[in-house]
Amino acid sequence: MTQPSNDETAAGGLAKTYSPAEIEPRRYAEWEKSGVFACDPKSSKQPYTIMMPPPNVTGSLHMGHALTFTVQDVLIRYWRMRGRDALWQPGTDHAGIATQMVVERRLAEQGVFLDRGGVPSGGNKTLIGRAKFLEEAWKWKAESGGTITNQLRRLGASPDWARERFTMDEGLSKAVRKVFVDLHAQGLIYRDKRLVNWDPKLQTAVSDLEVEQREIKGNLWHFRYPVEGEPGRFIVVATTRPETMLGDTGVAVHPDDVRFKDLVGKRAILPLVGRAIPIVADEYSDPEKGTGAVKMTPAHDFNDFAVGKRHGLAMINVLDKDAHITGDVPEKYRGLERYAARKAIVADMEAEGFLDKIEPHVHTVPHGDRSGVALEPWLTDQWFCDAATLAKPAIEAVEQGHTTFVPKHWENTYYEWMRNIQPWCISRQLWWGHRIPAWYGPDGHAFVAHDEAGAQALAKEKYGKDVALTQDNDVLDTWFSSALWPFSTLGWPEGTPELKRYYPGDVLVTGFDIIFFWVARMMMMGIHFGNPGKSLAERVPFKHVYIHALVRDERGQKMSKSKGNIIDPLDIIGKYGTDALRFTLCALAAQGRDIKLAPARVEGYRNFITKLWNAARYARMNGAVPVAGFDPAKVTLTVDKWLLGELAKTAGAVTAAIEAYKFNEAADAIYRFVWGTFCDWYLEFTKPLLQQGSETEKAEVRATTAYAIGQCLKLLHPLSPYVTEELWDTLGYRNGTTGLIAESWPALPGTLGDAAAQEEMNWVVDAISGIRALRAEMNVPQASRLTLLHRDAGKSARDRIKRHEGLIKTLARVETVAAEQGGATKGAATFVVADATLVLPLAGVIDAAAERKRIEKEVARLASDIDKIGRKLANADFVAKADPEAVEEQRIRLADAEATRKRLTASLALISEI
RNA sequence: GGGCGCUUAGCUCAGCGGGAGAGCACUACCUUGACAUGGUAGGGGUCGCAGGUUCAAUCCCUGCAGCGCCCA
Repeated sequence: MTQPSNDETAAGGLAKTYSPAEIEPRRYAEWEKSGVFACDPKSSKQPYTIMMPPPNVTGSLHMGHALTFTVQDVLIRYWRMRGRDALWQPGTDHAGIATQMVVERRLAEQGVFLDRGGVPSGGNKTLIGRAKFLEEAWKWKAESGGTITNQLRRLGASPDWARERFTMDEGLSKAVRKVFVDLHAQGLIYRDKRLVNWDPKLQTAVSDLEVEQREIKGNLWHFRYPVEGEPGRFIVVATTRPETMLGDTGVAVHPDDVRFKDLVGKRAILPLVGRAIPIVADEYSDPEKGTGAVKMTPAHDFNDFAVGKRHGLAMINVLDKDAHITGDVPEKYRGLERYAARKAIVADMEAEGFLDKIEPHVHTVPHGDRSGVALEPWLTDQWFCDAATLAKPAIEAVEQGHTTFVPKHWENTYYEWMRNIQPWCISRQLWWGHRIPAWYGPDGHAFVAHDEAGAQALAKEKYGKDVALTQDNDVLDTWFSSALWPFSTLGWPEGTPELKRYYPGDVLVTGFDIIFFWVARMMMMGIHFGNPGKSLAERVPFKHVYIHALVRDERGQKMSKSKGNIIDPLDIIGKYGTDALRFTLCALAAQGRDIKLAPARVEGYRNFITKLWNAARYARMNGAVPVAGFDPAKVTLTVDKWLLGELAKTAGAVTAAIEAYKFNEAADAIYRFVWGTFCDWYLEFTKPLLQQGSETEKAEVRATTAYAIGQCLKLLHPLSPYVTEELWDTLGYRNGTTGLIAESWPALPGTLGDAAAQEEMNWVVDAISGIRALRAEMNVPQASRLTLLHRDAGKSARDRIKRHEGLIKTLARVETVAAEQGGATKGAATFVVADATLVLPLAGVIDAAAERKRIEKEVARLASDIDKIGRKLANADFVAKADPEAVEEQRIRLADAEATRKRLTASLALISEI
């Protein structure tokens, strides 16, 4: 005979376990369709705004996304329930270099290459131009652009999808052009020939932030440069980059370095080239490093560039955009790749006797964070943004507290970078992105305008006639458009109602690795453009910046493809459900610490979801359905008063935690209440009442149970939206069509806490736990029903026993409860609860020696406590200086410990009679 | 070199001036009409080290050691 193991009928349609895979898509579709994600610009409610940091349009969801979007969704769902008009602005970023690389790679697989150099030789290949490439890139965007937004839906994210934006949308592109034109007009964007970080593989300039310093084991080559006019005399320079010597235009020594004092002002003859180059004194040269003399290549090194400027040294460019030797250099090196050139030059220097020695040397070499190749400082014409000027108010805004970081210490990182900010190179030699709105006349003069017609007008003004203009080939750094996101998505530069209503946003949620890239730049641009004419407090793009942790693997390693330690959030969702993943991420999101994620943690919290599910299922089986008009302040049963008091405390804790961005505390509070209080105790306490209680009692218990579950669903909803919405609906809490997502946040009266009820139920918990512990320790079989006696019980203990006898009997498996009669019971185990000694007659089961030992151990522990507390109270300084409440607390602890010891000592004296 | 953070049970981590906590793992017992994705009980920690402040320090301060990250 087979029994249905999953009796859905008895459980009112609820299966034994929660099945996320069935329920999640259905619930999400319902929410999205209902329009509940949308903000309402016409609403009279106070707005709450989060600008979603737009993920890469061609990317896919990783664990870092899962965390950051879970946190944002928790906040949005919470504030929506709090009655705010919530706008979570979604969208995606065109991610210039990353996307261009992907598209180029896909094209290369088909033998298609971009007609801008770097085409491999041989084989069949097709060259395509800009227009064709962009067509391919948009195709790829159309194909893969929905991936991440669909994955966000699986995560349960509830942004206002109807307002989704893409950084290359017409509206956002218009904002980009306007900002460029305006900043240019204000002199804050300019074109300049400067050294930039050049990526020879990607063939573009990159910003300082896209440079990754890597430690490389290299050499320090010591070269002898002959001193002009002093045959036989040399100055020895040390270099890590021999190939750049072709572009040397000087040698620098420290002004105080006596070794070279007489050489300053003289010239050295550059070997292999024959050029005479000045020897200059500059403090940049460190006498301790190398030989104390440094060769100067101002066109290929940032430090040398600065020295060169100070001393008027020439700048000779010897590398092309592929990092091959070029220009005015000896014929034999021309066209050599940089490392081949290095080899050749070292060999030639040695052959001609100019190589002094080679020392192994570890040094840091800048690499492109995308391409992974060594970058070249390279002299080119680029567009720059005067970041230092824009940074000033952005620094002030944080100093004055208009924008605050959580945790606070990240403000230091922000200040550190903002106060030392360098001109921001905003042009990129790419095709995918916002093309720079600058057009050049025949003489190379740049006309910056919103469009070509505007540039033509400017040109006509200058030249007095129409001329042919060519647009700048470059595009803008992706972060340039991202920086505008907090206002460009709201319709800026139009003065839309949305812009008025939702700017500035309430909080920006992101990882610390994005502070420089994005937070800083949004601050600069937001303050400059977002709310002109208003106070600084109203111009900042957001009031809070919540910086969350990085998600690492369980060993604390950064997740990466090459390490093979990636945990895919979609795998986790498939296995444990979205709610479990979200709850886990919140539970682990303690401020100031990285998250080490192990699948076992998710499993544990999945079990929590199951626990809640089954509690709800049980409630339903017992007819606990929501009662309209239920007033939690009017319950009469002690157990209900106690439960609702604990619930009110929990609601307060969850609320405070979310508002303080302490998501782990919110998760902890709800977990402890649902499992540790509601399931472990309340449901067990009320089972006897539901079976044997009066109809009035049953009704109150059912109503209270249903009410408590409903409140828990609300409290848990922001963290784990699916299971809560499903239960809210199936258990009959839903009224109307909106669902839990649109319900109001719990507002329990603070007066619900009843100190007497709490004390009483805690006493019952202690009594039951004590009996269970003794049973386990004495190996009393589960099935055997014991007798419980109480000895020397005071009135309060007797009252409690009387009131909760049924509970004690059921939960501790006790047959009868009575006062001990006629002296000490022989063969009994004893323990102490407040105001009573509880006695379990276990004749035949109990081992007298073991029982004596157990109690002695307990007495010894108490003695040690009593001693410690006693000494503390005997200390006059403590009594005089400590907080009176602290002193009182210690007095109570001492009295309790002494009372317990007295009872146990009495028990001990009776054990001999066992 | 500068800055930030971390060091608490076997593991992952909360706590943070007055009684050392959670989850997982482990041990024993239990298929009891919500739940074995469960229940009950239990073992396990000189809170990195050394000073200082304080009536009182895991918690505050200083130094040291180790680990991690950012910047140069």
